[in-house]
Amino acid sequence: MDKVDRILAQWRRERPDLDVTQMGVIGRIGRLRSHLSAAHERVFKKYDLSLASFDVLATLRRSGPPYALSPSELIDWTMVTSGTMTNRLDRLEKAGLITRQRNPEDGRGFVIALTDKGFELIDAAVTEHVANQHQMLEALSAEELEQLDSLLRKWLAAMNSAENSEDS
Amino acid sequence: MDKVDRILAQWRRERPDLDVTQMGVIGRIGRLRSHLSAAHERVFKKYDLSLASFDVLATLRRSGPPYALSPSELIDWTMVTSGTMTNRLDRLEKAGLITRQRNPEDGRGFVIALTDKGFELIDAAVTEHVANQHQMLEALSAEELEQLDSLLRKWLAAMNSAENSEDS
DNA sequence: TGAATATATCTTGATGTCAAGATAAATGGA
DNA sequence: TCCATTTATCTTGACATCAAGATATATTCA
Repeated sequence: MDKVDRILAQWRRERPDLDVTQMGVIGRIGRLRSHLSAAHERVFKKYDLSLASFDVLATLRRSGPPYALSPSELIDWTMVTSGTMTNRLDRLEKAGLITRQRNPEDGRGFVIALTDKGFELIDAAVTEHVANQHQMLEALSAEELEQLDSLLRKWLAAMNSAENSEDS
Repeated sequence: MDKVDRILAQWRRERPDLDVTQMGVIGRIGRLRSHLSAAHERVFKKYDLSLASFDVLATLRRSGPPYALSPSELIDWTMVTSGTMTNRLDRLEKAGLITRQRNPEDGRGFVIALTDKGFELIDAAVTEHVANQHQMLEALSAEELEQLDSLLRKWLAAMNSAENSEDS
């Protein structure tokens, strides 16, 4: 009987006309996300990073040499708006972790690249980040992990296609 | 091969020394949460509510008669900081959805109560909210839903106890 | 009783986010 | 060629959130 269960019990008492079966799963996803973010941020802080800045640096790092992408490509990967990305890049540029140069092939665009300092920082941070993620999932066996991944993958695929069919 | 898989593939190419097995599950949790929040907000907007205000009103509503709690109790249920709760209550009070009166039994505290308008609004909103949640999980069978719930519950319990043992 | 401590809530300042609109450059057709 | 449209990015303004500190009241215990 965790907090989510108590919430469901309250709804069943107050609104017996509602079927709150799915609320449990959805509520647990949200609470898990909070815990995961908090745990992630504890590591990020050691490197003077936020989730926002880690997200950008990691995207550049894993894109491979020359560790450079356009703001638009970064927006696609990170799923934030252009205004948010501008703000993130401003901070990272000020911190000396990225450079922002006009794209010589497209006057509208920019090229965002990791500096040496940015590369070293994100490489160290991601190493600890991955170790941290291992710890977070210690409670589940390899089998359970795979089961969970497959269920989440199926659900996510369905949500993605619902989202897309909505646009039309 | 969804976006999360592509991220893992990039890391495996760039940092073959890291084992990113758990990153998939964690990444999918995050992406799912984004989708779920967006879908929730579409319903909330119809009632001129945000996730923040829905959260508070729903907590009051399901607490049962007299639909009144202290700010501290609301903080416990919603897991936000006191500053955030003050801000939420300010808006809800201005909108006429709650009242905020001094607690006659404890001069430091307040009693936050649903107004009639607040009660009617949250009752209508939660009905549609629950129907919306059913739709979001249509892709999974009852069996899969139960499996997923049980895995999430186990993981969440582990994260909760990790959190608590950290305090010491 | 009084002082020290704890509790409840609010205030302040910094971040981070989005939606909508502005600006500038590129592109596609007439 | 040149105008209309599209694309890439930045700007602005409104919120929401947190951490840290302020304030007022309660409680504890010497």
